[in-house]
Amino acid sequence: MHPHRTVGGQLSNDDLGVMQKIVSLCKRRGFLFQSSEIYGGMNGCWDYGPLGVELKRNVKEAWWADMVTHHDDISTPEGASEAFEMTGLDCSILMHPQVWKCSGHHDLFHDMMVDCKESKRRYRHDQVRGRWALRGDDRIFVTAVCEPDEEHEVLTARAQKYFGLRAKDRDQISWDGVVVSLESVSDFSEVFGPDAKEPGTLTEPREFNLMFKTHMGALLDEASVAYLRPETAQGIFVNFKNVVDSSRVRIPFGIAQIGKSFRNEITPRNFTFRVREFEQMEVEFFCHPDSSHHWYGYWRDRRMKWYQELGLSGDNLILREHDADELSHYSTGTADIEYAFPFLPKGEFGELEGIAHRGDFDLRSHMEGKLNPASRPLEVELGEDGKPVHRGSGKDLSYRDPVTNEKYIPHVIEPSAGADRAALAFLCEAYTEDMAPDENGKMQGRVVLKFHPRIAPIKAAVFPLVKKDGMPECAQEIYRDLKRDLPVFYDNKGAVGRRYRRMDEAGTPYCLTIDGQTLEDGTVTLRERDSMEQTRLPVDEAAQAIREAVRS
RNA sequence: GCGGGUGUAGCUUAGUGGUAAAGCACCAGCCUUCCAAGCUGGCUAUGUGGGUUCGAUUCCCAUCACCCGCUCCA
Repeated sequence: MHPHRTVGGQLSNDDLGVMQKIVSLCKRRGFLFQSSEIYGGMNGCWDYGPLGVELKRNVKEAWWADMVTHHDDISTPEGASEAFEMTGLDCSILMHPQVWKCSGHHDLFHDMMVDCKESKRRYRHDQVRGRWALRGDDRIFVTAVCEPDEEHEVLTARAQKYFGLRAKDRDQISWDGVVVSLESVSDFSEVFGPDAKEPGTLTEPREFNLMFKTHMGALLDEASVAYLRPETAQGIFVNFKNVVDSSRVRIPFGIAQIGKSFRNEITPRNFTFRVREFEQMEVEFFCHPDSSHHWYGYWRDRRMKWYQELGLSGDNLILREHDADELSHYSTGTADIEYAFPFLPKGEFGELEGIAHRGDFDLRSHMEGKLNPASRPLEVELGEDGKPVHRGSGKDLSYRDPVTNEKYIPHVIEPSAGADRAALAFLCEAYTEDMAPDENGKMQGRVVLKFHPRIAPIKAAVFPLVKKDGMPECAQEIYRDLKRDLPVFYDNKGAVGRRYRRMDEAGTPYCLTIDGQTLEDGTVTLRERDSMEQTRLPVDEAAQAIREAVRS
């Protein structure tokens, strides 16, 4: 999950300004607040206000409806080779610690890091490699972080630099032992850092724990350590057998889950884009290995279309296939759906969703023990004692096809979306400044959030044109009726034009205005947010038009 | 984690070692028959904690948060 630099670029003042305006609007209108603000805030945490919670709920509900509840499992969807089932799950955030060992998160997220006090660089402790170099009585552990094939050359150059030798005098350097990890060195004063000018600039290794650690039970000891999940996906994998055994689903099928996840990001940044507590919307789609490539393409295209249909239809949204060198060894394809957030420099995109072909890595890891992702074919990662580094569950997570009787471990396609990032992208895309006439016909600036009606926090507002002659009573009646199945808002304060503008800023797609004529013939004016056009029609038709727009 | 910047009302800004200013927004009322700015009145602020000082929003230190650049981002 990282902004992808396609064209290096600077953030223009314009973009900065737009983002600041969006952040400001979010606070002013109640979309997003800094977490714990009255106590000075909490780094990387944000709260959704009254409008924000509706927006995010709508994003999640649209996703759940489109992926699960509205999914047609009888006919073959467009672009798919056959019909398939979709089902849901809601796992606990706290899971058995072994889950994270076998998933790979434990090893990947527990890095010992060393910092260079001089170059201000930070290195993975185990990735800094070096060799003891000698010249006369002078002995130093020279280090480098580089590709293995250039290791000797780089280390020699570093040793030469340390000893202050010319290139032709390189043969004065002698080596003590082979190239080893920095982990084998205890006295860092004898270490010449990869980018340092003098020895002894590296700090003692410090643990970077990207998973949130907690304790199960009141007793705080090592045996009680548990982790807040860093992703929702593993809950699906460890429940694969439960779902198959309990729901009569047949492969191919998908399991969807929406839920909070936690990562101790080193640098939370960019509003709600990179945060420590976030919400994911993930599908694990299980299929036969022979058709996995087809399903990967299907999900990649389908997920792209989902964002487009909800309003991210322009050039700000891209689908980016990972290059071969970006792929995990076991993956035959990964694509990111990325959005050109205004806080990113021109030409850069931030990830909204990753669609990954994960092969059988996850299910096999939970069966056999953590697989070595670099092995091919995949093999269980073994420690120096020849035993698995992390033992699996030992449970059989393979699938027996009830028709062909074939038994196999399914392959998995994983479309993994960020709910907060999607909400933020919709917010950024919706933010528009245009001009609108005031009561004298003079053009004035207008701020409008052009949300798709489906995700707009408020679907419609109901206004009495003026606060007299029975209009409020009539409007309230209409309001109460609409409120039974639509999130609507009633307002009778001030000039009607001002009320329209307030609703524009909240992204409300429709306003119904009740005037004198309503009392006579039951018609209202329906005012559309983006065009500001007004149509007079019977109240039932107006309500129906709103419902249809919200359903579309 | 490093470096730079910022922090005054809900928002946008002003200003000062000695009573903190304004616009917008908001609230109450009046006026208003379709696109913000008519009238009257009202509410609300120096991120937090120390220090210097008779007195600190201003100067200093620390801390927190946000922004920018590194770093990190399975």
